[in-house]
Amino acid sequence: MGSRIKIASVILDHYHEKMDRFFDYLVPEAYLESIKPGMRVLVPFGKGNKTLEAYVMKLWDAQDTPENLKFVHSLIELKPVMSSQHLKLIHWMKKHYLCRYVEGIRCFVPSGLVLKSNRKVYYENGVRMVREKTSSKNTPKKVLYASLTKDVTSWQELKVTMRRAPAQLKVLELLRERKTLPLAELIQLAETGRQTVKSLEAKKLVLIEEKTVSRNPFKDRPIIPYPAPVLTDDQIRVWRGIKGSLSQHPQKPVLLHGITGSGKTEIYLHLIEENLKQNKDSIVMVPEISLTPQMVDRFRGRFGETVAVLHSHLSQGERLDEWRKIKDGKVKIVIGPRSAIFAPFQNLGMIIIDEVHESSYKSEQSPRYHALDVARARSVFERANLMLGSATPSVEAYYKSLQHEFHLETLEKRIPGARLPDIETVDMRQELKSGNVTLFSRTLLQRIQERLDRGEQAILFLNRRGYSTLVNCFQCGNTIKCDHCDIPMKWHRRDNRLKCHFCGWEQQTMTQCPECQQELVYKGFGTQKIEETLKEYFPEAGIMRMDMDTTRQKGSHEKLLQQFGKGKYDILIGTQMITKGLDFPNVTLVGVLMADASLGLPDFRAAEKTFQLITQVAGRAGRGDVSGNVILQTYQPDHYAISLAAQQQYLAFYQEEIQLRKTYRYPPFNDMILITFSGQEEEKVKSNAQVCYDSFIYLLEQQEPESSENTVMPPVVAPLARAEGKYRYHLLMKSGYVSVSLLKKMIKYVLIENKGKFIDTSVTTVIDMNPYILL
DNA sequence: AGCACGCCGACT
DNA sequence: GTCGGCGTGCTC
Repeated sequence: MGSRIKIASVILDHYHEKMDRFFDYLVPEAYLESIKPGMRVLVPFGKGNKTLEAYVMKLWDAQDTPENLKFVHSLIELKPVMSSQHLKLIHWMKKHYLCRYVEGIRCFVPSGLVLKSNRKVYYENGVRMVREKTSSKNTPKKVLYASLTKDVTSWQELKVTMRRAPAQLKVLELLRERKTLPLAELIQLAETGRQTVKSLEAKKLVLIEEKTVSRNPFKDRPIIPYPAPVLTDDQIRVWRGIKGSLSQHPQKPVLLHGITGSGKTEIYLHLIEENLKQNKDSIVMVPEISLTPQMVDRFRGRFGETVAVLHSHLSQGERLDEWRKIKDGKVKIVIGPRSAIFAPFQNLGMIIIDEVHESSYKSEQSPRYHALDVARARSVFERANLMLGSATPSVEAYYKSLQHEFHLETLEKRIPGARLPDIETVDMRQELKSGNVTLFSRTLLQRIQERLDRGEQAILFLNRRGYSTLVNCFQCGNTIKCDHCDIPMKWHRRDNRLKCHFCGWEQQTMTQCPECQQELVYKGFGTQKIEETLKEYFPEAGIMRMDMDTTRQKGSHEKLLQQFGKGKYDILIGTQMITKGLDFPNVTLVGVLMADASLGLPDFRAAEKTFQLITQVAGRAGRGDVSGNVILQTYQPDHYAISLAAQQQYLAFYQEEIQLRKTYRYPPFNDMILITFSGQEEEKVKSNAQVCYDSFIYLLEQQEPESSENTVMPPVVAPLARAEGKYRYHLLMKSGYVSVSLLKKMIKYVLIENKGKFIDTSVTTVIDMNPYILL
């Protein structure tokens, strides 16, 4: 053994919560120079020395030979998959979200890279044998390409010598014209077989070589150059403000508050251009990439092939290809959803989060991170700039900018040619009083008719899906619920079945109430019902419906939007998904059918979400030369979220809302942690939640006797009491009286370090730091 | 999570 | 005696 004793502390790729700690291995002499932190290695583990994949987290020198250490088996590849800064972020995530190391690592390492362990067990002379074969399933896609060799010089000569081989000549002509072609395509174009090209290869006239190609998901989408327009005065003012802020130290994140249509994207493009000039990489995050194709086109139009687009519909292989392109420095800009924050750039200079208030930036799977928090940490570790944009900043973000934690810039004007729409509120209670029981106010119908007459388009927005929502018994008030999830079943008219939208359980429709045998009433309304009613009102109008049901197929979303954009339809009816990024100049009317629907949600962000939603939808009207109308139908016209959204008074709304947040101790003033307990046996789940609660109270009593009641809420049945056959209980904690770090310390002690002691192993616990969904 | 060890009860 | 049930504890 050599004189240097190097130890690698690794995290094993699979395994249990209890395995989520460093395991130390000796580094073999052969790897002393080549092993680096962030590398993937194979290590022997356990009694059977099973070969496992592991990540090198730390390398250190030991003073004397430690006992009982095994050797690292081998390196998986020559380069680390994570930089030391990426490892820092993983440590931060574990600390901040109380997640496991592997969960953080898996954010950075695409699952396609993880080796598939092929374990074959067989018997030889009655002895159990295990053969292990590790192989990566996802090698880059390779395609054969053909091109002319240097031997091809004189075409006149060739035409003579090849006169008895017309097929080969045709191949050569094609290659002369196109330089290089994929072999398959060449064969097809030349209308010949593989042999023709093979003979040419034998004659050394054609070169066939393997090329790795990217399974580019945007290959069929052309890049249309998008030159930089002249900035407006408003944009220039903001641009100068941002640049001034970015040149300061220490660096503050910038919040750009700009109403829809004020030209935020152009500011992003300018920032990235500056960043590119310094040869640095950029991450651009958008809420849902499939809803913002126009934005992607603009980035690709400006920066061409240096842009990688991470799409939520990418296959594992495609995702891996994009990851490799980023890692190998082949692209400098990444556009993607929240997971794009883990793009493996080494030289990150800029992170942009567009529409930063959107809830899609919050992950609902472990680790339940928020891309903004991760971006802030990453921007510090990697000294990158952070830029946030929103038309309706979250009150959290706006509060931070007023506290000078963020630098605030505001774009106040829409770019020329786009005016703010007139927003009209319709009190649906008045409609009811005057005998109109439909979903359409007389004002709205009249406005729709106007558009039809003028050949303009309208968008109607409803935050529901399916024909009918609930199935109610008129007599006893019973609602048909899912046997597994305890949430109401929804009637789907198309196949006349009841479906649970949470777990997918289906059952036949019934005519009688199972409780009282009376006849059931199928009522409620969704986009489908609206479509039908609308057809009755406007039989000649072209109506398009966009919701989960009509856009299930891959790519159908864009297809439908394109058709609407081309003017094939007069009215677009849709759910949530139509609120974002659409830019149709001919749309001059937007109707919000139940503006207050989202106010009823059991969520402290309900008002904020409603305000944001109305603002977003309203932004869809009047983006062309004609000014638009927005009709807000509501039963609560006086609610501050509705009335201030109608007046587009962001600041006034913020001031109302921030007061409530302070009074009720919600973010940004206090942090919340939600723990969900779930399991097969309800009693066990319930008692475990109670034990956890009692432990927290006991621990708090020791620390801060006054705080306990104001910090931990007693466990409650989760609003979604049963999901997928499991019972669920909630335990909510709020910081304020005690620090978040104390709360985390308690959770770590009760739920993680002593798992199995306080909490039964049959009960799963999920920790959600500052949750978005309280269901 | 796996896997081994170990401590009990019911069988050839 | 010994085979096998599963509870407990360790894995660098």
